[in-house]
This record gives sequence, structure tokens and C-alpha cells, in this order.
Amino acid sequence: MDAVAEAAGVSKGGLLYHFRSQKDLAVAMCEDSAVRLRESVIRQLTPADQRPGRLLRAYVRALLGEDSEAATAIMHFVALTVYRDFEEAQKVFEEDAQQWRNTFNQDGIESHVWLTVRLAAEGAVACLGTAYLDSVEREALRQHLFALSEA
Amino acid sequence: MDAVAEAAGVSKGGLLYHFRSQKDLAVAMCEDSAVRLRESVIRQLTPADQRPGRLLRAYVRALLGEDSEAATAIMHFVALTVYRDFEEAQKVFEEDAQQWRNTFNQDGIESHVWLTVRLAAEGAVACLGTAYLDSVEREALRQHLFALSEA
DNA sequence: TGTACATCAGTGAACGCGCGTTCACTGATGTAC
DNA sequence: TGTACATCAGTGAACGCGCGTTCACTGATGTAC
Repeated sequence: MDAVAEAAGVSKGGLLYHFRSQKDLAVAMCEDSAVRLRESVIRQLTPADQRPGRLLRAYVRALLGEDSEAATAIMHFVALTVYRDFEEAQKVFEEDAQQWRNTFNQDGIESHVWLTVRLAAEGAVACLGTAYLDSVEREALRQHLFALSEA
Repeated sequence: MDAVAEAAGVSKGGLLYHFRSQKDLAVAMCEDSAVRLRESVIRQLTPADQRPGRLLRAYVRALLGEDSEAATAIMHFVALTVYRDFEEAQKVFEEDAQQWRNTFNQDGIESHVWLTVRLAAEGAVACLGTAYLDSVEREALRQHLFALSEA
């Protein structure tokens, strides 16, 4: 709460005025991170690319692109992990998950392909900033995921 | 600390006798989860399978197999996420990461392939128990990752 | 146009509870003589 | 073989600090008359 209040430039009391409790704030943060990730992916859609898998490629760019975009993605996956056992947050994620399923199913590629590419990108995001994925591996993965999305 | 002490069948004081502080305990838990995952993967190695990618297939089985094995994997990836900014824990993970790189490089398949399959499996583990991956998708992914590991 | 009242978006001090940590103590086991 | 002392693996009560929450209060803005 201290950290969030400071980052928001508000007193702790002021923060609690907008969110009745820490749990409320947590749920709001989960919602926000989901929305931000969605917006980030949409920003990565390029009009030039209209082939099947264009959404998937935008997803990969959002997750494994420049660091500023990746930070958004990291936040969402950290939230998903940290609030894994927090019921109210899971409800938020359920809706988000269903939306993604729907949009990926309209992307024109087989579901086991987008599942693989998408989860590989997410696995990579979870490893960003850790010793499990260096920048060379990250770039190699990016290229291979683009290739897979064209099949 | 309460939860760990209770699970270990010891008083909180007794727990602190073995680990000088909560941080010490956290580092030990990270080490333990890394070791357990490694053991879990080794258990999944089958003598019948000597083709290239056999380690990768064992990895996929350990992460996406029966729930009892998957729980071990989940614990490791939750630890990696939760202690993302905890220096002492990252040192543990660095060594683990290097070991995995070495063993995968001896598995007889191209690095961008094992990177993709491995990260997809890890991404899936992170989603297990959440709304982002149901059991049908999990099984479809498993089969596709096996297929990719044969190429 | 001025006055009175209401609402809103906060402040910051105080509270109190949970939780990590400390500490004096204990019973069992080992060791020296 | 008995005695004295040391070490080990804990116990459980107490401590104290951090942190989420509450609350009385405030200044700015809006509204009714």
C-alpha cells in the first residue's frame, strides 16, 4: 500500500478512499493489467499484415518486443501468479481468458498452433529478467515463434 | 512462517532454529524446488526412448503429466516469479538455469526448438489451475509439443 | 450577488493486529574421566 | 559403572515493528435560495 500510494502521489489514506481495502486494490490492479496487455497487443497489430496469425504475431511482439511493452506483459503474468489463489482476482482472469480464446479462434490458425506459440511467448515473459532466458535466446525464440505463426 | 512450521510439524521457534531467517528459508525453498523439478524430469526419462529430444519429452511429461508431478513444477515457477527481485534467490536460479541449458544442448535437437517447446510447457504450467488453460487445451498442447520435439 | 449547506477528494495521525524474531529454558543424547 | 558436563534439537511465551485500516478533520467545488 505504501509503495502504491507513493507511486500514485497520494497519501495512504487517500488511496484507501478510492479502494476500500487492499483486496479491492489487488482486483483493480489485475483488471488494469489485463486491459493494458490487451491494448499493448492491439498497438502491435500492423495493417500491412492481414495473413492468418496476424493477432498471434502482434501478441508475440507485445510480449517479446521492446522492453517498455514487455513490462506491461510481465505485470500481468506476475499478477496471475501472485493472485493464483485469490478468488475475486480469478474471476477477473476468467473473463479475460475467454475473450482471448475468442479472438485467437478468429485469427485463422489452428488452435494447437496458437496455443503453443502463445504459451511459449508467455513462458518467455515469465523468464524475462531471470537467468533462464538471455537476450540472444529471446531473439531466437521470437523469430521461431513468427515462423510457427505462418504455418 | 506459521504455515511452513505447521506443515513441517514443528514450532515456529524450531523452524527458526534451522533457518536463521525467513529469507534463508526462502532461498532453501528455491533450491529445493529446483532440485525436485530436476528429479521429477529424470523420473520421466524412459529407457525405450533414445531418440533426439528424449530429455525434452521427459520435461514435457514432468510439467504437463499427472497432477502430482505438475505440482512440483508449479511450485518452482511460482517461486521464480515471487522471488523475481530477491537477489539471493536469483543466484540459486542462475546456477539451475545454466545446468538446464547444458543438458538441453546435449539432447540432440536445435536450440530454438527446445527453447520453444520448453517455454511453452512452462507457460502452460504457469496457467495450470487458472482459466487460461483448460484440460482439453492442456492435452492438445502436450501432443503438439511431443510432435515438435521429434523434428 | 451573497450566504448557507452539501459533497468530494483527499490528509495525516493513531490504532491494533499479524507475523518475523528473540530468548530463556528443556529433555534427550554424547563424551570425558 | 556412575557422575558431571556439553551439545543438540527443539519449545513456547514475549517482543516489537510494519502495515492495513480507521477516523476526525480540511480545503475546494457545486448547488439552492
